[in-house]
Amino acid sequence: MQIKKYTDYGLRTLIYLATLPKGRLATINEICAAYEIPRNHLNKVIHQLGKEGFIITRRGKNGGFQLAAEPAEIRLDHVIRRLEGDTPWVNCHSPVCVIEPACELKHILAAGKRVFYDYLASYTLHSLLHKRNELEQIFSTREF
Amino acid sequence: MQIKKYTDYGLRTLIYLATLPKGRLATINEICAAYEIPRNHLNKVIHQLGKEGFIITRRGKNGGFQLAAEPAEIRLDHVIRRLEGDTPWVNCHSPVCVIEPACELKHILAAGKRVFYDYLASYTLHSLLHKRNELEQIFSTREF
DNA sequence: TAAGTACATGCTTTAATAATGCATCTTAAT
DNA sequence: ATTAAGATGCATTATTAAAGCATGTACTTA
Ligand code: SF4
Ligand code: SF4
Repeated sequence: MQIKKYTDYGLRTLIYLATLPKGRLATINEICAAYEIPRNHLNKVIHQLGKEGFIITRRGKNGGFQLAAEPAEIRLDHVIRRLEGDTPWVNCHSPVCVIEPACELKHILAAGKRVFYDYLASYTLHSLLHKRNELEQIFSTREF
Repeated sequence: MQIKKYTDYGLRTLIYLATLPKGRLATINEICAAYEIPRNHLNKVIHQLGKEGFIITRRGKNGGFQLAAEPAEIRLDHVIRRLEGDTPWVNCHSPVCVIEPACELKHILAAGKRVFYDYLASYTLHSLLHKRNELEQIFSTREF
């Protein structure tokens, strides 16, 4: 019961982008240097962030990516649902559970999952920037 | 992002026990036959359920286990927290995350986790017995 | 228009963890 | 004693996430 690094890397990317001046593009190399995370994995995350419309990517020389919307418009539940994958939190098939037709548990867990995401829906990328100055300072000591 | 089979097996065990007449002991073999799940894994689950005080186990011939309390007294959040392990839903260490001191995200996720378990706290084992008759029928067609 | 740089895409390999298997011990009833 | 039950610890397998690698495609700029 833990979100994937994949998902966290995506959130870290959004946080990084949010600290940049508007219009400024970041690159994959820049992000994985800042966070000391592997380029190959981040590569896939960035790609999905683009597909899902959270960032705008640009190929080629001087390419990179930036936020596709204001931080306050990017909801955490949306981001996490997409990156994490929105499957049930209990697997009642494969293999099939014999009490499935009579089981209330799966409905309760599904409702719990909804409650979790509903809570996250009250936060946006903007909510993650309270310590923006500290974040910028951390990043500034890592770039060159 | 999914609960372990281990946890689900524990919940299934409690459901099974709740359908039995009070005082009647069940055995590991009985449960794994009913659900068609491996004995070795269930073994560990049962053991923990006993350690945590959800069931009372008895060794030796004619041994087995039964619920340690009324179904309405056994809260789902307690059971799942214990069986699932109550660690944070995001791992900010190992490897260490460079923005950890300035990061709000982990607090939000921790709060989301609390919201999830708070929701589960409104349900008990009793809540899982609405279709008790169906459950008993399913089990009765599997024992011998 | 050639060279270079950045994301896109697909496949492979490794690492981490859950799930399962197995052997043996301990306890209790008969 | 024998038998049947859970307790305990270690080994193995299966699943999934994470990371690596190779190459393709788009775009910029000299
Ligand atoms: S017990 Fe309920 S929740 Fe668990 S696998 Fe069976 S049907 Fe799904
Ligand atoms: S970004 Fe925040 S939540 Fe994610 S690993 Fe770093 S400190 Fe933890």
